[in-house]
Amino acid sequence: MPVPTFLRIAVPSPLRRSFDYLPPKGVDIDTLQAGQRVRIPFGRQVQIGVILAIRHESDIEPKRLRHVLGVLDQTPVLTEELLALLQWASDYYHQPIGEMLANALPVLLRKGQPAQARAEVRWQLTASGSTASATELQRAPKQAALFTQLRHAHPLPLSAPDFAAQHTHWRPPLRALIERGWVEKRLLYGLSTSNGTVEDPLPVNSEQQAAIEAITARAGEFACFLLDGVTGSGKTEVYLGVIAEILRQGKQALVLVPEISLTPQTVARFQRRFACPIAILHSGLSDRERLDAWLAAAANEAGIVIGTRSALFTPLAQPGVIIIDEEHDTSFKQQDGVRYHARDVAILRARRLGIPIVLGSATPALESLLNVEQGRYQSLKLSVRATGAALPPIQTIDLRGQPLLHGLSKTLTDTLRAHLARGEQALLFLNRRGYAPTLCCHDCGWLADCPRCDARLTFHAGHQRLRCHHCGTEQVLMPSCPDCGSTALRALGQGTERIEEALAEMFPAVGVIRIDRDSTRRKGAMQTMLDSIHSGEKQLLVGTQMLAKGHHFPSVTLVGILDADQGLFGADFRASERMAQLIIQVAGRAGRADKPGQVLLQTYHPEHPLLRSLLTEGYAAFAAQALRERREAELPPYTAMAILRAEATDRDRPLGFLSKAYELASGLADASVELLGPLPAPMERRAGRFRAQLLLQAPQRGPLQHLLTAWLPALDELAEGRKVRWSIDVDPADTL
DNA sequence: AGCACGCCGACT
DNA sequence: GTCGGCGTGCTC
Repeated sequence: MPVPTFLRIAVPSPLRRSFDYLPPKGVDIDTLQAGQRVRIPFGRQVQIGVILAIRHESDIEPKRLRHVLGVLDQTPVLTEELLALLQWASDYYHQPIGEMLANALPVLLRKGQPAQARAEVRWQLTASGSTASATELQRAPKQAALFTQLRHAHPLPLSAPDFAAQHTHWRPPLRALIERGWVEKRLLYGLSTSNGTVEDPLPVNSEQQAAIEAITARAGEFACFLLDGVTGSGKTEVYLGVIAEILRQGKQALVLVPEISLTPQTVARFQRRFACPIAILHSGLSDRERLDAWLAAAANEAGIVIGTRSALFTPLAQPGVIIIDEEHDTSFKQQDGVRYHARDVAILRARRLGIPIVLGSATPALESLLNVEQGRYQSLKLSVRATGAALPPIQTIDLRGQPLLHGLSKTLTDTLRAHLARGEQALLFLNRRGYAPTLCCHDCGWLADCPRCDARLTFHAGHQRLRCHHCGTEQVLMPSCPDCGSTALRALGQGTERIEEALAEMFPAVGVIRIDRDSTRRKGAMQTMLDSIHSGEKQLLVGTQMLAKGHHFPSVTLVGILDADQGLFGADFRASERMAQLIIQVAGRAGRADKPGQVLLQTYHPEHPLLRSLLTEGYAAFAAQALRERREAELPPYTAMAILRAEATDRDRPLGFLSKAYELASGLADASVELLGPLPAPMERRAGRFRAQLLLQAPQRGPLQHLLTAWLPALDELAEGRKVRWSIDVDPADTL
């Protein structure tokens, strides 16, 4: 009598459970393994699921069980290691296992494509082609046009669609260019390789050396390091030193970076230093490239994997080290769909793999600092800037009672003028894009409200439009007030566009560049603007937080922070932490050894204690004080937190659902779990939906997790939950 | 989430 | 008389 076999399968659906199936007919049961993809009948459709486990019992009555239709993989696409990690993340964050797995798989695997690399054909200029001149092709205009296109892209290779977008019948002239020896075919497997020249490491100082040694000394075992290095102290050089040693041992490095810092420059720096193939997982990749890179990492063909949040779940054949750059960055927390924190899951992955993990930041998250204090992470400090330049002091400008011109105080304008007169560059930071955050009727007081959100529309002068930054609604600027007909419409407040305009007027000779999401939307626009700063062509730089991250401007000697106050009084308990991080990051953009920078910060609250400790004693002192406040207020990282959010087009439904949820929870909860709410969200209406939330807090994770485990299945049964969109967020990044 | 079934209004 | 509105229920 053979033992019956059942397959526990994760199905990509929002259902918070897995499903049991019978093995496929005519397939040897011994070939089945957890982590393989299968085609399954699910309801009335066919889905692609993943085998979680092979079992010999099932809770489901036999006649309801259906057969798996087919097995897609000979070897599992998800290793035991990743499967267990994803299962853990699904349990901890209380996200459906099917969605968790689907989120971790490359799109093509999710769609059922075979897990096989397929080279993409591209073409690039050869060495002789890159020095050739188009004038030789005067009698072959089509070849000349292709050649020009390739030269603009050089050294990046172009694909068939790239040519097809600009030319018809491009294959014959391309073949002619290949015969000429100017162009060659390249097969890309989602990997980028160095062009052969490998640079020597930069000289490192004693702190950097000590950090590299401390980390590599623990190679092959779990250890978590917080690399706490001031801006410009050369954290990347430490990463590179560690990776070099890991590669020498024949192992792989996984590097996670915030989306915004995955620039061609970052990538180029890795490529220049290592001869090994590097898998780069960024948002611009095609599904094919992403799959090929993923497979390359799994097959140990890539020594280094660099990517954003989602790269965390890349399979690694020989894992050696994980590095999280800018570990405080909030983009590591996935906010929509499956919610998880890539940094925190990465730490667990390193622990399970038994390898070291490095968290790097100039402004560590308070969570990480507390972990250092409690001995869970080892702190490695880099206190000296590699360039030798001192970190510029930050001076405050008290705005109280001061006249402002376009949001600029006289002190700031005068200092700016002096720096510009000396031929130096300056950077002004304002975390608000558009021309003005509000449009107001001067006669009747009407304000341009978003029709779908509890928010004002932002006026964008460049497009003569009003845009909502919360839902994307757009309107053309009206000629007169919709309420009273007056034409006296005024832009209230300052945005980057308006500052740019004002500066161009005040300093007509110097050239102003604005960097924000609007001005850099066009591909390549960012690079062009950065070039004009680096070349010295433009002297003045205005922008949002895009400026604060990654880029360094050595010739900038003055940084102006126009409005430090939005962060100090934000509705979220992490607002001040974010603001402090932003201030330090912006301030660190400026200066070099021979030209020390100066930082001016405008505020109406120069006496604010957190701001004072940040400015007079630095980030560490700020963090220590902020942590004391968090402990007193019983907030994370001293407590565990989760938020149940709900939204609906109907105003009362979210609150109605949450009230029922509250009742259920108070019946289940341990006395240590505190329930706060339900309350309308700080911006109750967004994109036409009313939002509310219920906050859960506990001094320990255990009781909170325990409650969530019992509570969520009960919420699934709640009739009130069917008419609202609800989600659970464990360790929320913000309470908004 | 999909995708069905199911029971009440404006149309060829 | 039907086509189709989206409320309700189910997926091993």
